[in-house]
Amino acid sequence: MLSAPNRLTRSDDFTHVVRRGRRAGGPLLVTHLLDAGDDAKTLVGFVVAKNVGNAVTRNVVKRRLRHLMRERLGMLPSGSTLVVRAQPKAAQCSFSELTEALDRSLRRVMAQ
RNA sequence: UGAGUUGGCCGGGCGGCCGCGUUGACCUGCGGGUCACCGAGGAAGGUCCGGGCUCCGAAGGACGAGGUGGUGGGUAACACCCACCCGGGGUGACCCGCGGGAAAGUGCCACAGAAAACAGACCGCCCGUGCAAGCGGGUAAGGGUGAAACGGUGGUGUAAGAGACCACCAGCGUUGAUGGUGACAUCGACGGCUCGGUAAACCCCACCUGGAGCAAGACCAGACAGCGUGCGUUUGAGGGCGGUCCGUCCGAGCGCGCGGGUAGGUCGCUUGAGGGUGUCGGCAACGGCACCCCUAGAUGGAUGGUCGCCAACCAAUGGCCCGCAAGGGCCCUGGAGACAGAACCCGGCCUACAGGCCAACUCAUCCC
Repeated sequence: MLSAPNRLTRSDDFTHVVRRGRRAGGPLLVTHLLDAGDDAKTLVGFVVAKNVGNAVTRNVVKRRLRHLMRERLGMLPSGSTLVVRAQPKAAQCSFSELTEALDRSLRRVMAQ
């Protein structure tokens, strides 16, 4: 589970990263990455919309993603901000499929 | 043993690795760190009712609007719960009922049918007339339609018939006695002979309801910048958070346009109509008393992620064992494992739910 100081919470920050950052799409996930701002902290946020499922499945997807991102925090350029958006198919896939999709998406968005 | 009815309960367990949130203790370089405890549901859901709590000035009146609808009780309250009554269903346990008023008035009643509400008459029957077709009159017994057709059966009566009259029955109204707190039940007396349904149609009757909601509300910190215009200050603008009017109170600012700023933190926030056990009252819902217990508080939103093992469930092939047989047990393999995530808190209702457990009762069959 991702610890509290590394979570993206403000709504304006979300829209800022999604609009300005680099984007890498996929069938399960879409990632948005914005390079270092003024503050040096690396932040990660998640967007799981209502079309993914009901409250229970949305929470499961969010918890899995938070858990995976905790182990991959060091991979990101320090001070950058990341937003992970879940697509509706992410509700049905297995944990290993989600891991694979996240790694591929992160590699692509950082290579840009 | 089989079929069923009702009520209640559970809704996997253990372990490894890696994590999150509140609270407490300790450490700290004030950023945080370490350890310990605790950490989702029976529906947390839908937001359909009822309350607590908070604010709206004291929460007034009339009309309107909305809700409830057998009786008695329970409760903080209810549209909920319990018991009973009435009507309907079932052999039965038991289940179902939006269960006030249709004789205050208005509206509606598809199709079929002659006719659908107040009287009338398609076929028929009878009388008169006519050669006949038919015409005039009487009648509502018989026919057919429909969910529903102006009481039913038998008789008297008649040209044919009819509550026109009589007996019994059903139903209605008035009334008496008995039982019951009451809804109502049982047994009579009298009356005129009979009156359709629909009030989740308007309506009438009785009772109930002020409004908004924890983004309520309170406090702290912080930011900015005003300009134009209209109305108004006892001749009263604008308010008093659901619609209108009245009454009453506050009242010096208020509305519109352009421009600018902020949406950070603390409290509310979890001890409550709270649970558990025992006992007493009550048919029960529930209540009284005594003792014990403290059990989630997030705010982009914690309560988890992943892997393994074991129970229990299902399926099929194979193997072994028991049995005359129907079948049963064990092992290997595979599969399924539901509905669903607190957000101020309670009491209900409704809806969703893989699978499993328990109790009471009913009917049928067999044995003693």
